[in-house]
Formats: sequence, structure tokens, C-alpha cells
Amino acid sequence: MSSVNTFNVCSVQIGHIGDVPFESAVGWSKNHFSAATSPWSTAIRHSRYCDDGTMDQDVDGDGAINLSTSQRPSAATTPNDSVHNEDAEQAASLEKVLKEQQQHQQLELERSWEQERDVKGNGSSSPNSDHRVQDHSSPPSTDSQKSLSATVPPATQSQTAGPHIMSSTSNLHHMQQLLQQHVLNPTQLQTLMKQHSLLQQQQHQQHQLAELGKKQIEQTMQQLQEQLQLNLIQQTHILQSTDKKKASGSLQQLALQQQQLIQQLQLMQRQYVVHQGMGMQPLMLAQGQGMNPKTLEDVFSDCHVEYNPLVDFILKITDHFYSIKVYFQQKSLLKLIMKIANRQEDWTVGEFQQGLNSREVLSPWKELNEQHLTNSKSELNDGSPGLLGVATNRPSRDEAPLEDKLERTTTPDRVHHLYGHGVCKWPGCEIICEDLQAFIKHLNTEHTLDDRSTAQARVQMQVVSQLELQLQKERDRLQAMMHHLHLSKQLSSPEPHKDGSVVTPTKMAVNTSLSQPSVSIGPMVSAVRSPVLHSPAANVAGPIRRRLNDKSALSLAGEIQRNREFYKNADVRPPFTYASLIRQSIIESPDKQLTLNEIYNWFQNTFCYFRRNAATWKNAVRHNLSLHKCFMRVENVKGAVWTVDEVEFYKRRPQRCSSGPLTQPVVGGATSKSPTLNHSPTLYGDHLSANVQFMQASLMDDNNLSFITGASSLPSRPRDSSESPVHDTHMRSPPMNGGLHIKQESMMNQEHHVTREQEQMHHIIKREIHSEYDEIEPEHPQRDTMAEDLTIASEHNDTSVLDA
DNA sequence: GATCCCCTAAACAGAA
DNA sequence: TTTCTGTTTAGGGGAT
Repeated sequence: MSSVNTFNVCSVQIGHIGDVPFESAVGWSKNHFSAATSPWSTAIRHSRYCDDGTMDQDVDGDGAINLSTSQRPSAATTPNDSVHNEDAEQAASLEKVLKEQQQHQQLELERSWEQERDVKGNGSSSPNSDHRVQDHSSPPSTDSQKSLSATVPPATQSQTAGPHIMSSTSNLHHMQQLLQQHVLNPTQLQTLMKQHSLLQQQQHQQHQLAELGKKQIEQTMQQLQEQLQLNLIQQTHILQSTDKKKASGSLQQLALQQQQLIQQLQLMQRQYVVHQGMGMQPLMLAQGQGMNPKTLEDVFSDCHVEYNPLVDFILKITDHFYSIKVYFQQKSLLKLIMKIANRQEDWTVGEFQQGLNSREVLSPWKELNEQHLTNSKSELNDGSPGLLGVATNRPSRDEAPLEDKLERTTTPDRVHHLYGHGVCKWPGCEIICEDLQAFIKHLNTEHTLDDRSTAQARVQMQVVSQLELQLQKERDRLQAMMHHLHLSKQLSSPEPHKDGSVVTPTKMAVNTSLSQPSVSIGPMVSAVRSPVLHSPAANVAGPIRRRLNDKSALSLAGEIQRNREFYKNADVRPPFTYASLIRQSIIESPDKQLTLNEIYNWFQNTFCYFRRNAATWKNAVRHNLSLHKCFMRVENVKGAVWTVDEVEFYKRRPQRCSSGPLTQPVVGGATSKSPTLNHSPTLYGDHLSANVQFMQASLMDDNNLSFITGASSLPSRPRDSSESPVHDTHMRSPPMNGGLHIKQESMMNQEHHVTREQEQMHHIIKREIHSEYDEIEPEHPQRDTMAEDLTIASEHNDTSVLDA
């Protein structure tokens, strides 16, 4: 672009050449003779404009350019200096003589052109650019110029042709101006003109060569495209054939061949782009500048070297554009193959060929050819096949596909991710809004930039972050699974599927290629909603509550831990009671105490389910906190916090199963709200067994360790009287923090009807579990909970054992 | 069918 | 006055 601007400046200066002769002359020569082609290339390369528009001093320039400067270069620098200095000094007195010289020069030029026409066609017609540069890179001396004008080689003379004649009028005008300004003598001008014509001819021949190469590339691309289509048709045939065994091998070969063809096609397209970019360059510039393309072509033929950066820029953009188009076309083709392979569309070969020409496959090329034809109408005629021969079928811009129209109508302002089904989907909001406007109003009033919204947004960010991590993990796992299954399938039996869907590397590659670019949240959510591992999906459909026979609180901790991401992201009701969840939230806290609001937050952060219907479940939480004696309200300086009385919690749980032989338990001799505080000894045993078994499964699953073998024997471990009888009151004494127990009732006065031996057993079991966890993972989040759970459970078991 | 557990809803009161 | 917190009651559903 800078070159174009330079040319504009050049044009203006030519118009004022008489006013500022030498600066204009410099401008003209700078833009009409590139550094590689101008006889004064050295001077021009080192010349630059000053801020005031005049030329800066030339360090080693010749006299013709530096006449306007104060420092005149020495005559020894360039042979031309002597001539120009003499012309300048005698300019005033030799005007008449010069006019005669001009006339003579004009006649001489006309004669030389006639001679050139006569000898046209006798010389070589393929000079390369290196030769050209070599010929004109050195400044010609006066003698050489004279000899050049007198003895022009036939090969050089023959290269002057039409373009020279076409532009001779303007060049003659420039020459006359130069003669009037005494810059060049007629001989120099004549040499200059010949060189100029030579370059034009060379450029023209290069252009013809480029056209020839371009046509060859087009032909090759056409052949490759035909081969590709043939390949696809063959694949279609094979897919429709009944012999699946043969089809598998043939498909693999064809798929390999298809990939090679596509690669070759890409290569050819790239070469085509290079040729095309070079060919369309002057035209694009001419159209862009609103100038006469022919005139510009003349100029560019002289100055093409300076346009290299621009050419590179255009080529890069065009190449990138083509790469995108190639990708989309390949993707479309693969989609087509997948449709057929999956028997979604039982096509015949003819229909398949028609499908190849469908909009889905060809639309990228149509768009490409539209732009291509717009940019270079003269380069590619409308009747030409264009890229891959699809240009003729391009629709008009008004015939936009339905999908495009739908996409346009589905503007983002009509879809709000926080609004759906008439409900505000802000976490914990669920406000019903009649329409989008009402929702927007609600959004602007209720969910402003305050602490609450900020915190909720922060939570959501964490949710998204965790979700992405989980997605990546699951994706890697799936990939590993697929890889393993595919390998094992190949190793075991290369037999295709019974349903006809052959698992081949082709399909795997197709699946990969198709799935990679389309990472959307939809499959992710669906995947989250249907977990395979540790799936609590059985409890998804409604408030199915866990009973005592289900997993205990230990299982709750383990299950929450294992499915934390699932519950956090899936709108699934956790299969635990409010009481269990509240307890879990409290015991997960560092201080084993939480305010009501913190419990709310734990529910919302841990379970996606509790991000809606806030009023309902919050009421339930409060109800449970008040209802169950295991939850104790403690007031401290900060306010009220809730703690858990573990004994009371576990004492409460067996109440549910009152069937069976009723034996008054030793544990928790205090009165209960429930009139049926009957416990089955076997129940405790089952409970503990279930706990241990689940812990085994959990640890085996999570840590892949088998220490449980010892853990399972813990309840039956012989009591060691030497063990410290220190009673672990950690879980039995909720942190007081200087607060006051409001709801204590019988708790503080309650005798723990646990024998000394049982206390010892608590300590042993808990310490052992702690030590085991320390060996496994020092920071295991479940450690305390599990230890406590098992302690309680063992306590119950001991009781049952004693009772038995 | 009785009983129990759990959930949901609601009313009410006190505090912030 | 509103909102939050805590308590209590009532009723329904599921499990035993």
C-alpha cells in the first residue's frame, strides 16, 4: 500500500515537474525505476524525502539528482556528472540548440523503434529476472550508454513489443520534459526508454508464463478432484455392499487414498493461490485505486520489486482464506460420508454424486469463487470451471439458504442464558418473568453489582472452572477407553460390527476430526447428567430418600466426595436427607460449625439441585435444624452457629428401623423424641458391615489400596487394655467458642452409656484409621469424617455385640 | 394397616 | 417495614 501511495505522490509531482524540476525528476525516477532496474539505483536507494518535501542529501548520489542540493558531488563519482553539469551551466545559452536536439532526438527515437519492429521475433524470448537485474544493476557510463544506443543486441531489441508502443506517448512526454530540464541527454533517454521497454516485455512474458502455470495447476486440481470424487463413490459402493469383511479392508485403502488426494489437492490449491495472487495483484490495486488498470500495469511492471511486501501480504491472507475453505469442505465431505456410513441416508451412487454438489459441501467454494470472480473478472471468466469446478452453480446472494436466514433471525438479544421457560435462571433466584423484557427489568433490579451477586458470580466461575476440568478429565478418559477398546478389538477380532457399522481407523479419524472443532456445552451437560461411574442416577427421578439400609453418613461423605463434580453441576437431587446433608456441611467446615447462611451456601455450592427452589429447601434446612436434637445452636460473638452432636445424630438414625427383635440399646440411654427408640443388635452389625464394606469399596476405588483388609477386622479386634483410655471427646464436644448452648436438653447431662472398653475401642479404631489415612494421603478430606463414622459405627457394633 | 421417617408448606415470633 | 432466623405444626408420601 505504501507503494501505491508513493505512486500517487509520483503522479502529482510529474504534473508539477516544471515548477520543481529536480525534486520532481527524482520523484519520477524513484517511482518509475525500481532499485533493481534503474540505472541510478544506487542514488535512488539512498535518496529519501525530508520532512519539508525536499530530498535529503545524497551521500553517494550522482549529479543529476543532487543538483538541487548545496553539496554537489564530485565529477569523479559518476560519469554522468560531467554531462549534466555542462548542461546545467550552458542551459541558459543553449536553449536553441537544445530544441534542435530535442527534435533530432525525437526523430532518432522514432527511427530506433522502427528498427526494433523490423527485428522483432528474431531474438530469445525468455530472459529471466536475474539476467535483467544483472544487466541493469550497475550505473551505466556515458560510453556504455552510447555504445548501448548504437549497438543494441538483437535479443534485447526483439523484446520490445506492444506495451512499449502503448506507453510510448507518455514516455515521450517524460523524455521531453527531462530534455527541457537538462537532466538527461537524448542518448541517455533513449537508453532509458529501451530498458523500460525491455522490462515491460519481460514482465509481460512472465505474466504469460504465470498464466500457463496457473492453467496447468487448474487442470491438475481438476484431475485430483475427479479422483477424490471417484474415491468417495467407491467408498459409497463399498459401504452399500453386503460383504463387510472385504469392505473393511477396501475402505481403509480408500480412506488412505482419500487423505493423500486431499493433501495433494491442498498443495495444488496453495500453488494456485500463489499464482492467482500474483496475477490478480495489479488488477486489485487498480480497482482499489480507481485508476486505469492498464496504466497501473505499466507502472507495476517497472516497480514490481517494491511491491513484494504487498504481494506477500495478499498471498498470506488469500492462503489463509483458502485453508479455511479447504477445512470446511473436507469437513462437509466427511459429514457426507458419515451420513452414509451410519445409514442415516440410504443413498444411491447418483444421489451421492448429487450430494457432493449439495450446498453443504459446495457452499464454501461458492463463496470463495464469488469473491474470487469478483476480484479477478478478467483472470477467470464466468464460464471457467473455477476451483473444483463448482463456480458455475453458485447461487445469487439473494438466494440465501434457510439456515442462514434462521441464523440471522436468531439474534443474541432474543436468547438470554439467564432466562428460560419464563424463569430467571440466576442461581437461587427462580423468579417467574412473563417475557424477556420483564426478565431484563428483573435482572437489572434484583441482580445488580452487589456483594451477593458478586459472590454468586464467583461461585459460578468456580462451577465453570471445575466443569471444564472435569470435562477434560472425562474426555481423556473416554479417549483412553476408546483407544483401548479399539486396540483390543483390533487385536482380538478384526471382525466388523454385526450392525454393519465397521469400526475402522477411517471412522475413528472421522469421529476425531468431526468432534474436535465442535466442543459445546451440550454434550458436556448430557454427559454430566448421565454419569457412568459412581452414578447416583438411580436417585435422580425424585426425592427418593436413603434409609438406614442404604449407605450411612460415611457413604454420604464418600459419595459426595466422589461425585462432587457431578452433584455440583448436575441438577440432581442428592439422595440424602436434609439432616445428613446439614451434618455433612458442618463437619466439613474447619471449625465444625456453620451459620445458617453458611449452611445455605454449602448446599448451593455443593449441589446444583439446591440452586433453585431456595425458599423450599431453606425452609427445610431450618426445619431440620430445629427439629433434630443432633443439631445444636451455639451463640458466639459472631452470632449463632450450628454444630452437630454426633452421638445424637447416630442415636437418632437407628430409630428408623423398629422392626425385628427389639432390644433396648445401651447407646444413648437418654430419652428420645421418638417413642420407639428400639434398636436391633443385628441392625447395628449390618450397619457397621455396610459401612466397612462401603469404605472398602471407596478406598479400593479411590486409592487403589487394600488396607481395608485390616480395617474390616477392626470391630473384631481384641481389646487392648493397655491402650490409652483417653476418651476422644472431639466429636462429642462441639466447639463452644465461648458461646452458650441454647439447645442442649439432655445432651450435656446425658451419660454416654459407653463402657470404658468401648471408649478404648473408639480410640484404637480411630487412631488406626487415622494412621492408615496418613499412610495413604495426609490431606485426605474424608479422613476425619470416615474415622469418626467408623468410630461411631464400631461403637454401635460393640454395643450390639455386647447385647448379643 | 400402623408406624415411622422425611419432606414440604406454612404460621409465628424475635432479631437485625 | 422488610428480611432473616428459628420454632412449631400439619399433612403427605414412602418404607418397613
